[in-house]
Amino acid sequence: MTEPQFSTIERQPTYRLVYTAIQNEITCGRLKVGDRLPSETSLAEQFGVNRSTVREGIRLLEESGLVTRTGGGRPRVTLPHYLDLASRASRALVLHSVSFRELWEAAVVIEPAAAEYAASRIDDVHLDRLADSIVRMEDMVRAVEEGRRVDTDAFVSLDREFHEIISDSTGNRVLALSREPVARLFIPAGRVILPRLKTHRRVLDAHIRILAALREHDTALVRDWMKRHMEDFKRGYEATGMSIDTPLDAVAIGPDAMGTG
Amino acid sequence: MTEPQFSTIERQPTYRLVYTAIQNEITCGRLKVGDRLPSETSLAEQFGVNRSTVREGIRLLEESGLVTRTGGGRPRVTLPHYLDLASRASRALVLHSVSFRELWEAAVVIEPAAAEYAASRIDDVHLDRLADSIVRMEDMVRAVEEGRRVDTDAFVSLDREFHEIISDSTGNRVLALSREPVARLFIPAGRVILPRLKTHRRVLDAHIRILAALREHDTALVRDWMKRHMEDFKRGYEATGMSIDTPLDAVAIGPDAMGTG
DNA sequence: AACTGTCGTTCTGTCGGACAGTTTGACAGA
DNA sequence: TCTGTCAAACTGTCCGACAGAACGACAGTT
Repeated sequence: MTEPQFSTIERQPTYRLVYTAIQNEITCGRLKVGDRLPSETSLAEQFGVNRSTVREGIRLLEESGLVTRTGGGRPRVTLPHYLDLASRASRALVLHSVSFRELWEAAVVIEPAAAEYAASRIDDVHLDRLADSIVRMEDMVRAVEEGRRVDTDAFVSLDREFHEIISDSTGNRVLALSREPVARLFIPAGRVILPRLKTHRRVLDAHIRILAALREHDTALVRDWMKRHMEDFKRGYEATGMSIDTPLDAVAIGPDAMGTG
Repeated sequence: MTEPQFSTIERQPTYRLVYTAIQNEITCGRLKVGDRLPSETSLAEQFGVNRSTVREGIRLLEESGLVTRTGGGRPRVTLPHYLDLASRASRALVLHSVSFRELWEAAVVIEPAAAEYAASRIDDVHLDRLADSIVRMEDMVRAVEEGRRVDTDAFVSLDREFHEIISDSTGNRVLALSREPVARLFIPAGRVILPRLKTHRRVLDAHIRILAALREHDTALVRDWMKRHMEDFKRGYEATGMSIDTPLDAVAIGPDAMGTG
């Protein structure tokens, strides 16, 4: 029973060593963002390995977001951006069969907080962008109310855009990173709710009130409206008859929220 | 000026097509978690491409966390886990030079919220684990107060463990995912503060109070203490003389918070 | 001066083949 | 039930090769 606990001995394959080596060059700043990676042949010579091995290492870098190939050309060193990370995060969450409840609980915490931070800092540029987003949404709502068919996806994107602008105007990238995967998973939920319940007007009204409060820099009010907005969303989800405890289904969600990069 | 806007035409290289093809098999459930991937030769035949190409595709899968090679053997299908994603997220944040302020602002939102959710759901198992964590921390605090040298890293890990257990007992994986990168970046900050200010006792006291409130399932009280605990942390950081607006430095942070997988 | 076409170089993407070392799985022995 | 043996299958790594694309320089055109 009391067998001595050996830590698993790890033999890293060469391509992985190449990966970490180059990665270190980047995180230590010797390879700067925007630089092009040395040619594969040159790297192969420097490391004393075969070019194929180098390539496999570069694929790891590529997927980790530290390197991007510019349209088939030589790869450049880049900073992994939120979007890439978030798409993978949301994919992971779906694969782990998280429920709408988990998703919503996170959102009802993060989203009002972001809005509150935004209220104290938002500038005119962002306010204008929000106003613009609302104008476009108004058009769509009117269309819906006149019985015309509107593109649900477009409406959802508009909703997402509004929240994104708010998140952006917090100037807080850590919070933005936390928020992003949640926001992505809300998309498919919105796609289900809107066409069934025609909640377009409610969404628009909430946005209008939030913007008004943001203009006043009234942190408490902004927070409050955003929270209501989120609670509304949950009520909508429940009203469709779906249980909030069933896992979000990968099939229903589709590829765009999962994003492959 | 009004040139027609063409969307950039994307030609995916073959290895990337292989990647998405296999990825789809996984997300659609045709390749289940725990399954071994077909052999590279077999995949090469099925796709009608060379084995090298398949390998590069597999490297992408590997780094995306959908596939893990079990100690040099045949790779298995796995679910990407929070840890892997979080390490990449925190690395990205550091590379983007986020400030302690951004980090803290996110933490002061997420951490108390997690604690609040935990308060209403935590079970005896988690309560015991928290108690155990506190006992061990008590030992270390006593050691510090007796002037003995203690391992700062060990103390920080213990702190982290406490918060991790709380996060775990929320049963909310979305929130856990949002929390994780933030928690990771707090590690280096803690490593700086503790040895300079000897705040060990304060940390311990906060944990004790939080646990007591959790035992009572007093959501408001838990939330409150956790918030104070976070504010304390910020005060500590400021007391070291460091500006909360200077970017967290990759060098000072070291590799363990960045994690390479 | 700014745009367009040409051309040679360099490098990536893909392919084929090859081989050592390991892991796997089955089978026999204690 | 545990241990030792063995062949097959497969991964990790290497070598060599070639088409097509991007790059950069340079000349030609308006």
